[in-house]
Amino acid sequence: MLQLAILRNDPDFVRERLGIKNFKELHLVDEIIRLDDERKKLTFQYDDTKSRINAASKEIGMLMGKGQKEEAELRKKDVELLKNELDPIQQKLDAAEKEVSELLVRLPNLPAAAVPKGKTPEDNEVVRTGGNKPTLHAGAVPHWELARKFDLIDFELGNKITGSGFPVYKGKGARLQRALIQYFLDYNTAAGYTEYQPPHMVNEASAYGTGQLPDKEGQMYHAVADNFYLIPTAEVPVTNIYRDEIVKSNDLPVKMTAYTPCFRREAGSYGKDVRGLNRLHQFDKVEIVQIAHPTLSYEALEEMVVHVEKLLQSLELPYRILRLCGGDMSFASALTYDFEVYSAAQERWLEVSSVSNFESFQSNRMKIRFKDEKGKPQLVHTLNGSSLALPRILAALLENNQNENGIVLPVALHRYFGSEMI
RNA sequence: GGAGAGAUGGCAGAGCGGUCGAUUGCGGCGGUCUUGAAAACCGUUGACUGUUAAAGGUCCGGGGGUUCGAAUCCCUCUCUCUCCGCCA
Repeated sequence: MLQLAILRNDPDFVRERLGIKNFKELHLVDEIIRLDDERKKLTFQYDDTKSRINAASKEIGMLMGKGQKEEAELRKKDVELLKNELDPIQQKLDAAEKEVSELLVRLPNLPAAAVPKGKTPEDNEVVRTGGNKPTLHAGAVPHWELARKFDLIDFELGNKITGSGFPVYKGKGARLQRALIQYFLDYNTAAGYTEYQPPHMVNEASAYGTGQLPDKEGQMYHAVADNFYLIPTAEVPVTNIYRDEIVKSNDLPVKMTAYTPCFRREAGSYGKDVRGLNRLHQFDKVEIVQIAHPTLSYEALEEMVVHVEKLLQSLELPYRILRLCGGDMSFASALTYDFEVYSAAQERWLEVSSVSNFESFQSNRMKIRFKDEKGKPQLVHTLNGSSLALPRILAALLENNQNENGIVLPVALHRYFGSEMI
């Protein structure tokens, strides 16, 4: 949620930035300011009336104490009149406050200055590329066929147990999943991230805090009986660890990592693009989250980008880093880098990580703050990124490393997987 | 699932319906003392809103009610704890 003060101070700037994100309802900016003016006016009326009621009540207490009952009764009449005035003011005030916040949560975060203009993924900016695309042998096949051939993943079995998009990993496939998770977590904790195992379901307040609610409930699985949501990413429970907290400034940046399964309903299209591991309803991901001082959050973002990049390099996968354009960014993000690896048999780039700075957009909702030099609470900045999402990494590893004899794993994984080949 | 108890400031823990935003202790911060530190002593220490600054207003788990006046009384929801049952 944007801070109201930013809208009030520079509405032109806000509209200009929202335009970069291709946000259509720019009229909301003026509407919110107008409503907030109204709110302020009502607040003043309310406070003033309340103040007089408080004073009179105190007086009544004193008069009663002195036994001056008749004077007290007179003052009671005054209060009664004031209360009749107060009721309608309070109703209008409540309505105005509600309306302001309802409109305010509909505004997406402002994109940072570095965000390129554009509407579609084609407008994203390639920042860097790395690694080499492999030359595959003549009999090379996509990962879903490799998964069958080496008996690593059973998609049909997942269909039977649950439904499409819920694969069953088995044997070496399951072991490779576990190896990747362990490797990623070790890599992240070595860089100073504290490992967490959070709940895989969250309540409404948590889903609201990171921006999944309102409006995006359709993308999450909902356990209706208890009103819990299955997490779409570890970002949700992990960032919410600090909801309603005032962090000691010495403790910044807070760096956390967590492995969790992720659940996404997102009404899937069908066909080649979503075959195999390309898009799933349940998948595994290791996430990194930082809570940073506002002046240092972009340094933290760059640090996270380099962190993820080195991890991809250690997996010896061809990758590219994209800076997302305004139209392709998520609702809550101010600047996002996407990482894609090249999946050689499918001959396409697959997104494996998304690293974002949310600035104070999430912290404003969650009220995550720190105390500045003057002792005043200020909003922190929150950041997160995948380090890494498993399925597409697995797809690329299988496809890119296949040869006539099997699949050769990168050196970094040997220790974790227990052998060099599948 | 059954029975009971409770929810107050960073933590612990008081609080008769009327100077209670809230006693006190711990912790934190500042100071005195000290070569330095500890101890001791003194002071200070919640958030939101509002304003140039203030005044004022709001907040004692959430919501509602009674009252001139609610942290204190009533209703309701949520959560926590204890005991019993069940159980990985």
